[in-house]
Amino acid sequence: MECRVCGELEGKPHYGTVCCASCKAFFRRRFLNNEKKECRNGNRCEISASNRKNCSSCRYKKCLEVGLKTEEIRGKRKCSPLPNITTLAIPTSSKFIDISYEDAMRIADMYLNLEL
DNA sequence: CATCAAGGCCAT
DNA sequence: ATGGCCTTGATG
Ligand SMILES: [Zn+2]
Ligand SMILES: [Zn+2]
Repeated sequence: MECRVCGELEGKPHYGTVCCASCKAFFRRRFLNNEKKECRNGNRCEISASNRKNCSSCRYKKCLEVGLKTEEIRGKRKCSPLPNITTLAIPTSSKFIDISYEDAMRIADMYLNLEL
């Protein structure tokens, strides 16, 4: 699997997507200590394995675009992983299905946007 | 006990 | 600040 952020070959599952060890570390650091840097190219840098350290702003943006999830950052080693499965009760059918955490959040979002 | 993935460590 | 490798806690 290749890193979805920079294209590095040695990508593994991290924070809900596939990325390399360096992008994983970068994403975590950047989120935890809120290190910010401004892009000089109008936030339009293409990220590759060779230029990824040039613009950390665009790199972080790319991380979010390809789906690295900040909610998977625990901050401490002790914290439990998020369950990626949740049970959904289907109204009137008395049935239950298992859906992913992602889908659960989507559904919750749709629900909150309903006009009742 | 084996595997997965997050955090910690530390040389660069 | 970066990134490779190690340790750890959860899980089946
Ligand atoms: Zn990467
Ligand atoms: Zn940039």
